[in-house]
Amino acid sequence: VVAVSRQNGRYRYYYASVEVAGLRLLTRTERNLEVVIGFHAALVAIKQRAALGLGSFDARFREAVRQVLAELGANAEAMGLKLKVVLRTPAAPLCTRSYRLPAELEPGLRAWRRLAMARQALGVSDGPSGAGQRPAEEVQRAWGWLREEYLAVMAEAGRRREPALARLEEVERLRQGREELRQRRWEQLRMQREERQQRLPTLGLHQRRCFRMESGRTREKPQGRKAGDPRVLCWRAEHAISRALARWAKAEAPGRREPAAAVSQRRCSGSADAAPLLARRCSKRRRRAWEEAAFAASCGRRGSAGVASRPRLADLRAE
DNA sequence: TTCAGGAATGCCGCTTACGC
DNA sequence: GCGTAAGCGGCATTCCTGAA
Repeated sequence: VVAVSRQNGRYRYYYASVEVAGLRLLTRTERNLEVVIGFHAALVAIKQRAALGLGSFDARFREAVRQVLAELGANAEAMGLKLKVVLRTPAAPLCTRSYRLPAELEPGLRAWRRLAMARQALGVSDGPSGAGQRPAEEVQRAWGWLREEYLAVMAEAGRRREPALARLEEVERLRQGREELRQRRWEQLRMQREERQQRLPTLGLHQRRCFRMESGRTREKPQGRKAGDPRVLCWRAEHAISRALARWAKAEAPGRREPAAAVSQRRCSGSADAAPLLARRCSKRRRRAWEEAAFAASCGRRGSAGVASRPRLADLRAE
């Protein structure tokens, strides 16, 4: 449900919107929030039904609209229900005009089918490892098809050709820029891989570790000590703490994405504290590392019992 | 009040590096 | 050799805003 404010909140409207498989469903705007929440419930029901079941998507969508409106006793015209096709291209989205329901449901779905097929031909890029593997002529041909379909759909919908053409050209410029960037990144990665492959096989174990240290990803381990040696234990604990802190700092950095594990943890319990997450979800090996980290962290404050409890991450950080 | 479309956000899959 | 974390790009979805 989207709130639209105008003139510093003097006017406030609401409307509901959901998107499913490249179709955006919208309702009319309305000042009464309760009414729009009702609209939204209907849209969500349509979306859920259209996503499930057998048969083609457009058939399921058509049926979902009919069923949900009938069950809720709602009227598409009264809701101001409309759909528009939002075409996700590898550069930027392309939108069609809105098609009013129920009168323009079929033209809307026809436009969606045509554009979806052309979009499929354009394909999905495969990331760095797959970049550059698709011939440029093939991509150009697919883009040409998508371009023609978009212009045809907009013309059929009664839109002028010039604005559509201008938007297509803008998207094409963005696409070319991104493609060049992707090619450059892929080339850099390829060169890095080649360099590693040339260096590593000729090195001994010690030299390989030194090579990793050069890249700043490992810390020096006390040499010539057995696994149970207190210095080795301290090194491992210190290492575990610094890794945990590095992850924590990254997670807290502005603009950084929340780690997947923290997301699942939040979903499970609503808490963002990493300690119970690790206690419950991590492997035995990782749990052991945590026990060691806890041991190290509690070195300076072990009481008479001499047993370290698993520390909270905030405590570890303070330590 | 509506339309059109750009920006922001989060999820997913893949690859790579590292530690055990 | 295996498990794990992180980086990265693509995509779907939602949010937001300027213009008409």
